Amino acid sequence: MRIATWNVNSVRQRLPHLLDYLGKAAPDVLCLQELKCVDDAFPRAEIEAAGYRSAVHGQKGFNGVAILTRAEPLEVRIGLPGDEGDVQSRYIEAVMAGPAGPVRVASIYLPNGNPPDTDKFPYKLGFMDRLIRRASELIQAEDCFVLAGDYNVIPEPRDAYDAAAWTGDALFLPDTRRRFRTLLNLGLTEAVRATTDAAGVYSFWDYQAGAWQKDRGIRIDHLLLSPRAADRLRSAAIDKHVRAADKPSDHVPVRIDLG
DNA sequence: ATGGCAGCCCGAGGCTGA
Repeated sequence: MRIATWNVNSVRQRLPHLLDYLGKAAPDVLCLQELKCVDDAFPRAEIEAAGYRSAVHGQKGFNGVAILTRAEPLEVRIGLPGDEGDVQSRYIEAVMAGPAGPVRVASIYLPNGNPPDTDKFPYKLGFMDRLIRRASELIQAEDCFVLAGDYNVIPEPRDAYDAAAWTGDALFLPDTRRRFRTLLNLGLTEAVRATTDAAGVYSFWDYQAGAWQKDRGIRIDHLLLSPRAADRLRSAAIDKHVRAADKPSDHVPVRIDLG
């Protein structure tokens, strides 16, 4: 089973790239973030013509997450437990049938949290606390699951071109990274780091300052695997070439293959 | 040279993102 995650930075702007990716990478499950549209504006028909169903949690103008699947999900769940009253669309889960039993997949758009001296930062940390609780529940239930998405977390210095430049940024502050480690310490495996120790492996390059041309990126899109999913991990890859397209997203897809 | 972008909104520049 191939599972990918991609922050598309507007699904309507990125529709040609998205359809191209579905055709070429042929994921069984594709988690999307930053749809930037309401459910009714989601290009469901075009995606269906490409052979995929869409579970969508949209929002006007900002945020928005979806899970595209070849097969019909056994179950879809919108929102993180505990975020009732939160108007931001940042979390959706789908449970897929698989040869080795069901796999639960979450598409996550974790808040950016900048500037850190505003209420945006505690909102980010609160979201992470709810995500930790959800992951903990699923671990205890011994689910096979993958938490995929734009975490807006630079886990370690080697995950940034210039880590010093990120000191004090919500993506790299100790409170943020501590919670990311708490998540891992539940027993989750970060897929890319399970397959390479290399520095300079990025999933995001800013539109500004020629960041792409200079390969000044950061790695903030992650797939976290439960123990049962990690046992089945065959490979992980970042589709860096996607960033070189015309009018690209500032993020590229990250994908895994489970046996 | 230390800045350089790209979406959204219901229509222009302000907000947001990372």
